[in-house]
Amino acid sequence: MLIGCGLSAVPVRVNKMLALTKKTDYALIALSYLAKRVEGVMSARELATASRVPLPILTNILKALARAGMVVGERGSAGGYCLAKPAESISLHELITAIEGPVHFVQCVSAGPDAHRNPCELQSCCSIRQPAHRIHDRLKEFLESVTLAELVDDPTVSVGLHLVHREPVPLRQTPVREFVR
Amino acid sequence: MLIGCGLSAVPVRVNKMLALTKKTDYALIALSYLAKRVEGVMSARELATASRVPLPILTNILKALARAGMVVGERGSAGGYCLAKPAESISLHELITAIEGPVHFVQCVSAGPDAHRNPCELQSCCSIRQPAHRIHDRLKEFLESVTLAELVDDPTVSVGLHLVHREPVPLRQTPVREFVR
DNA sequence: GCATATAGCACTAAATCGGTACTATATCAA
DNA sequence: TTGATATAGTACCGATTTAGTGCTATATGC
Repeated sequence: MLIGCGLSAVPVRVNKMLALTKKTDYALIALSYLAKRVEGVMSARELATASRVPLPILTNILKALARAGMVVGERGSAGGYCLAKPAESISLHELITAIEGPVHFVQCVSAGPDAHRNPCELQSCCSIRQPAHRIHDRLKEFLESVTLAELVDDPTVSVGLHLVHREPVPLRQTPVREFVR
Repeated sequence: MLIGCGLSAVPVRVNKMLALTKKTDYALIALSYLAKRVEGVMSARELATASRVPLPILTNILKALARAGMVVGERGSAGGYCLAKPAESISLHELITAIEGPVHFVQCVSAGPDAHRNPCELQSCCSIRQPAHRIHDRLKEFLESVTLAELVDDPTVSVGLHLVHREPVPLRQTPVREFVR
């Protein structure tokens, strides 16, 4: 979100601050399949047939995930993809950043560690800057608290919609291969 | 998010499940100005000059907010807008729903109270359906927990970026006019 | 009755997204 | 060495969506 910081004379580059689109959706599905795979790699083709995500799109997404360091791709005839780290360490925030771009709630928050040195020009008339920063932090915290492990954690019981509310269930440690490389 | 539910043969209508765009940004700014105005109404023109949001766009946004029941518009030469309810009761979730459309994390969650009667066709192969529902609920909860009051709550002290972390500060009750009508 | 305000459309130009295609490179096996 | 198969990277296009504009109707106050 720009929150009054994008109203200056100079045109702003960032229009979208947070989005969950089909792409992120596909990515989550692919990651969930990789998380369930306890050993070895899974090729994009395998993943596509298993998840029913169109192969060409899936390959693009996997490339992006690899670039972001969330999965590791191995080339060659026996190649494929596997998670680059345990599912507990892969957050929704990381995924959105990789697929959709960096998450902003306020634009002033965005660029690098010295962003506070270069706040928006409209600071004087942007009276909600500070609270917006706090909300941004809360949003980021939330997105970081949602992990892939949580998504793969399948109850397998209680198919009905009674609100079991199994919130405090400790996250199961998914068996993960060694991350050599 | 569709989470595997949009891969059936029939084309899916919903591509975007959550977005924060410039429009929501503008809306938040406008709402914050209205929240600070303790009495009377504020015309779109006034709001535009104060917030420096382009007037034509602002009018569109205010109309949408009025339709959603978040602000009340009064016509006539002395007309204008005011909040339809206390700032504490206006959540980010409500705002996003009004401006961007309904928030989905899973599509199965969406349509009405009997949505559980009509789950996605791919349920059998959509193994992350249940966890996705839980995450959807958490996301909704979070967005509902962020209120306009929080955004207007101006520290006015400590302009620097030291992390005061005034999280547990009780929300100040903004003085609100009577909501006759 | 006139000025001014919101309400509700319908419309356009530009940005974005979903999806495709092509080339380069790495690995394994015959 | 060669061929098959896999990922890596990037450029591209069509369809959708978004930001922004314009017009008409209606309500209010002087």
